[in-house]
Amino acid sequence: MAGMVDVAKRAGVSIATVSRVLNKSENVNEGTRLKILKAIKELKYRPSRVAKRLRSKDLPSYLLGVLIPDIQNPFYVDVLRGIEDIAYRNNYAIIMCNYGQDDKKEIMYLDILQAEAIDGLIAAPVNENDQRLKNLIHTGMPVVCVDRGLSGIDVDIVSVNNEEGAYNAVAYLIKSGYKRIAHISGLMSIPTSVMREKGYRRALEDKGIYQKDLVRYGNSFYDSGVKLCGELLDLPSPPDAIFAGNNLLTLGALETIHKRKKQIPNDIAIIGFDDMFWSSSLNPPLTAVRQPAYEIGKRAGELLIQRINDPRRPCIRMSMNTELMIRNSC
Amino acid sequence: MAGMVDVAKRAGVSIATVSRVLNKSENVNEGTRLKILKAIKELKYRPSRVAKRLRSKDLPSYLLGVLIPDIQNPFYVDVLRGIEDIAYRNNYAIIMCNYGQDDKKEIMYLDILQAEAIDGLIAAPVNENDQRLKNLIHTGMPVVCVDRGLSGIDVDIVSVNNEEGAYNAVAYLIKSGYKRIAHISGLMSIPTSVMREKGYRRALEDKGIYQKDLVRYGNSFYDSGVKLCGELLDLPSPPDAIFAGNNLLTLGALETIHKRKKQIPNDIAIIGFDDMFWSSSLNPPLTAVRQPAYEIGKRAGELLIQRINDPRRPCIRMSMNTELMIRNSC
DNA sequence: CTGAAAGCGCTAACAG
DNA sequence: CTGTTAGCGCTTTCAG
Repeated sequence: MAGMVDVAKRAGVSIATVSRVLNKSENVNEGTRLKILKAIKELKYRPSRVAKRLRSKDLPSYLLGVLIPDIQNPFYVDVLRGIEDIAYRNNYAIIMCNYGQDDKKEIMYLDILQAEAIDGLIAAPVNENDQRLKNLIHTGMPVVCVDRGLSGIDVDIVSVNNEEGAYNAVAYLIKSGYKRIAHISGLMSIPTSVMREKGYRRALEDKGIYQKDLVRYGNSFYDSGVKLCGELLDLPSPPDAIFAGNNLLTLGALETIHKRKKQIPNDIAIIGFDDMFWSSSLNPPLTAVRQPAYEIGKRAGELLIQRINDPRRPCIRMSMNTELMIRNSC
Repeated sequence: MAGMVDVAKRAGVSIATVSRVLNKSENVNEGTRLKILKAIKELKYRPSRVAKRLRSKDLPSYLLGVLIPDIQNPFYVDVLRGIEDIAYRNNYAIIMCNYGQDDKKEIMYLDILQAEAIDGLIAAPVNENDQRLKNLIHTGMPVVCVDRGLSGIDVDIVSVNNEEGAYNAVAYLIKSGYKRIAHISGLMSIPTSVMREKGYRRALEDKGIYQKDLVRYGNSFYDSGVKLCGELLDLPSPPDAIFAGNNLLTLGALETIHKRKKQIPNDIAIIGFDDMFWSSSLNPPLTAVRQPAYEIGKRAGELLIQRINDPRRPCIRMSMNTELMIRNSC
């Protein structure tokens, strides 16, 4: 790879001048600029971001970290798309860290991100007390949280009104005449899970029909949905509707329902938290609480870039609304 | 951020010695090593990968690029997961480049990857003649292609036997008694699309029942599936089965089928290329050609790391088999 | 076993 | 308008 010296030599100037045209400084004679540009072309020269970054720590690295728990979850891929769009528009590249709730992995990734001197990080912490993330923030690293916050620390957050979304979903179920409404919940150590369960419970309690044996707790993955839905269906008097805590759980529950040849919504109704772009491809099309995942990613990206440019801007907590996508599963 | 000098100062040694313990060199007195380790702890020192990389170009950067066309396609997220797993095990982080068939984006990403001095790249080129990618390879950058190759250039490839997978799927449809088997194809500029269409056609021609008005071409996205499936259903004598060219097309087709209240498989059967972990959640559960996407990613990751460590190893073309996942949609 | 010193490729004063 | 030069944080001879 040709370096700046090669270009300078070829153009018959000093490296400083080369640097100047590269950085679009005004004070360069048009003739020399052209010569240099020509040399750059001929040598296929590309400036090394590594050297640049080393030299000036105040200059951006144009590298962003994204720390997400599960890239297999369509919600996160939409968030990621939103982030990526904004990143691209601002010339940032993304280091993707899919840490799958694995501590060692998170440690390694956080380490790398720091060592790479990224400009900022977007993170979806699985738990509010993630000390490593907090440390990173104390370090001065620009961070914005997505989906969930971090307790006891001021940080930009873009999330969704989980409780209200859940409440509305369950209220809709009630209004539609369902009486025994079950809930398949994700891990209760995850803030969103507890908010959703809270909304679910409040809707039911408002009508005085909450029954705690109708809620099942698992992790946040597909298998959990399969299994917990099975348990619910096996009950002496099974539920007539299910509110699933996230899209993986919904999908898992659907597998079980279809396997047992239950008709939706006649035998069992279902409503999911998290919409997917192919929810209409399900049979029947799924009624779901839509989180504006792509938008969340976009906003988070914007917030992060703002913060990078102005580290002292006060923290913003952004809460977006969910939307009940009414289709035919209940 | 504390630097090596700070550590050296604190431990009362020179930076050279600090570097030695960091790089696990043998020749360090146990006492000094301990002192240094202690200083590192106390100062929370983290070596800068940037400086390291700048210094020695022969040392790995532990950064891999992944260039994929569409992260919204579940196939690619599985590939990505496979890559990520291998990367993680080998201490590599990933710069994710989702270029969505956008030329400008590809240019920018390729630029960044080079400028970041990544160790290697895994790419799924949308077309076989991607000159930029070829140039990158000529540059000496370790690259492995996934899903599709690059014409006229020797490069590691891990792909799938698309033609055979398609053939088997259609043969299965024929064996099941379907007579008018349609095909919704992705962009014909993408090599995989042409291979799949070829398999489809061959299976039909083998039985002498190929009808070219039953194949519809679009791009490779959801909307295309929705639309083309609609066209097919509108035919004076519509097909009795559909073979969809990828999972987005399948999902799109399903939306249309459900919207029109057609029963699967009685009114119309469907078989998709690409399985998804939630194919069983569909109603009826979808019969699909499974590509071992995660495995593909893994193998690609392994191949890349091999190549990084031994740039002169001869190129390997790996073709993996598809598997027909028979469920209830046909 | 340890230290001094020379860069890696680039930016940013500082001179001219 | 342009060149000289001092580092950024680290690895790596080369001497001790």
